[in-house]
Amino acid sequence: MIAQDTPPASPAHDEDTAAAALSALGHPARLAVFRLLIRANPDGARVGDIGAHLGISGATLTHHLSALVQAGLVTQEKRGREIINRADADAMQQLTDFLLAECCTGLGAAAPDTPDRAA
Amino acid sequence: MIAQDTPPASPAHDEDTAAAALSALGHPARLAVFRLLIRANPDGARVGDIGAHLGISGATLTHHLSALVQAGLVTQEKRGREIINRADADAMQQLTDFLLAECCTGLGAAAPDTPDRAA
DNA sequence: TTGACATTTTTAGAAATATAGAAATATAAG
DNA sequence: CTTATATTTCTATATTTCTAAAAATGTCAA
Repeated sequence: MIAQDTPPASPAHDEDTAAAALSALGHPARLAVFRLLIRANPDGARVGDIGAHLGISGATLTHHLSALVQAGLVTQEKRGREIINRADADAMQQLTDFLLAECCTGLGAAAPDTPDRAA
Repeated sequence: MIAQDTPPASPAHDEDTAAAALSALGHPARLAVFRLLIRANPDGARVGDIGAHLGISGATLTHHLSALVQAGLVTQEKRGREIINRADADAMQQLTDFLLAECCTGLGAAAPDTPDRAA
């Protein structure tokens, strides 16, 4: 039934949701799956193809995909007896925006040495 | 000794390194710490202050900070008996770039996709 | 210097959670 | 019914997480 327990809206609304999304990506196999799907956009890829490409067994892959879907980073579309998986680049973008949201507002970033700071 | 086992260079050189960085952020407490430090830039924050703000005990916080440092997302500077922690926004930026690297290159998603779709 | 105090880290261990894959189970197509 | 695709159980193993207690480390005052 194409795992859909949680509103797959955006993974960056609050810290817990963002942490869950990051945790989902924080595993080599899942990160590899996600990046493969990013490259496979917008066509997507079938579960079997992903497994063949990355050398991950079916059951294990289902677990990982389910984690990515629950985190709102991957969407699934059922086509007959196959399932097409697609990376949600938009969700990913929102997540990265969230991470640097209240940051130094720009590019120059902070020089690590602030020569003031009287003890 | 201000945890510095691993070259804190950039956390986005390869997939495993990126996964490690994402995994480091994929925990509510660590994500909260990181975002607090992002807001605290460029001054940074002491371990004790972080703990007081977030209600995390010292020992636990040390573990989390150590994970963030090892992932190259936070730097530490010893000042007397205190340790100033700073988020490395640059590293974070590299990581997010890596995540969407071969993506649809922006917004329109033109897709130079190779139809390698074979059985 | 010595001793009292403040800050952070290390250690050690239990509880909770994640991971991987075999086998069994859906579900769809022919 | 048979095959192809994907998911669910279930189990063993490994990792993560948290906390308390002890240990480092640095500061300050006498």
